[in-house]
Amino acid sequence: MRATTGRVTRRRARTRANLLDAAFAVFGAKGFGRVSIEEVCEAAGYSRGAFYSNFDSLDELFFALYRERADLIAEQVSGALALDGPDLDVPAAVDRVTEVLLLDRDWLLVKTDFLVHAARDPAVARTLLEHRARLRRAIADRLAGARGDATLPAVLGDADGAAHAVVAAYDGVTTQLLLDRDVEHARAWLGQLLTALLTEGGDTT
Amino acid sequence: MRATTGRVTRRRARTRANLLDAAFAVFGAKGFGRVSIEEVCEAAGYSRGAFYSNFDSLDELFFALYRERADLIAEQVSGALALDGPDLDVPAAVDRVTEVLLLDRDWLLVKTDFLVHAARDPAVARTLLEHRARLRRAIADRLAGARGDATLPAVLGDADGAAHAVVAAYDGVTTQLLLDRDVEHARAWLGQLLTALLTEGGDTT
DNA sequence: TGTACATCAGTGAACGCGCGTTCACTGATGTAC
DNA sequence: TGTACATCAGTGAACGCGCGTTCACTGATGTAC
Repeated sequence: MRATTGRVTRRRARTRANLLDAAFAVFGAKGFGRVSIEEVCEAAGYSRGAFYSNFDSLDELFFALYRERADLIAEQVSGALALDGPDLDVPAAVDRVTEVLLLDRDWLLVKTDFLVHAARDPAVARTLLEHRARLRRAIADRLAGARGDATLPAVLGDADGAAHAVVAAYDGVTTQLLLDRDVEHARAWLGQLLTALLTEGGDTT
Repeated sequence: MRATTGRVTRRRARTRANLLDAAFAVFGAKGFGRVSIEEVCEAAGYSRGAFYSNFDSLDELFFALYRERADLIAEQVSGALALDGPDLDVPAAVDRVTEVLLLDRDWLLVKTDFLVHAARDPAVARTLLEHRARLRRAIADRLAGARGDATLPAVLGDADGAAHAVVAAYDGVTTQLLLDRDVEHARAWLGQLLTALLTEGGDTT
């Protein structure tokens, strides 16, 4: 990577994007630990020099890749939550959100690779925790704003507690999905869990 | 690894165990993807030849390591579930189980490494799914045997559904724990989620 | 219990490959006139 | 809009290291008497 200079030529931006896209595919297919710089370059159609012109290390590329995609997902989730009017239609919102969250297997794989990476590096963990906190905040705000905490099951505590539980359910279902590859089942199940968590008594329709 | 021959000398068994123990520590510390055969041997105090005398590849060692530890955990969970008499004391059992499941950070790390490995290899995934199924069965049997499904929240379906939810909660809490390293919080939270899941209305004491 | 022998388990040197990293070079891109 | 020039971005050959893998050898272990 270059030292400073704000200017970035189009060519450079394109190359960087191509490398990131190729890396996403390769990481998804083989896992971060089994991928070489060489493979990423080959998949993207560049020489290794191009890689070093844009990144310092595979780790750095991986980190950039995660940030980019995580921001994308966060936006989509926010979008899915905002669709109703001021009154939140829980089952409908849950459907839309599970749709977004479980859409892309490669993303789940890369995200999990990133988790094991972050679990061993506190600085990286902080970034991931912040991203998760952003997601939770969006959820908690939507829950609290739309109807107050009154109708949430008492065990979860406030909207914040409910948001934590939502994320935990998502993580748990993701684990199972990575193994059995049954997206339809995962989506239905996550929807059921979330609806149950968010509506007293667990309205299962 | 040798071809057949049932006989295993003590020396051989000891070496194998030493390699597995050292590998567990090294995998926990650095992650499967960042560990070389050389490092494992060095940590165990053997030459690389010793490794090849006992295993074909790091993958094979990793697999053996996972099986060994997973069986250990499964036994401990069964033990923790069986402690009460015929009447299951849910909160107490939940306490004992969360204790076992969240005890060892290295195990959580290795398990997650193994998950991303299994997620890309259907044959490996099958083994992991079977291990999870065994755990769920132990839980479901205990729930069903002790008191019937009557008192379980309806959303979860039968005891089997409840067991699925228990495992999902465990996986979800594990993810958060890997990032924030707050075992006490994770344990309390998992206990709360499980108690809520398993007792209608969610008895939080 | 001791000794002799056969087999086994682990040693460590040697080989070679994959790939990370560097760098002099060249074609691409952007800018000034 | 066109041309000339300067800078930039990516090339690809070269180097070398880490480490996977092999194998002839030797000390350890187990067995038979």
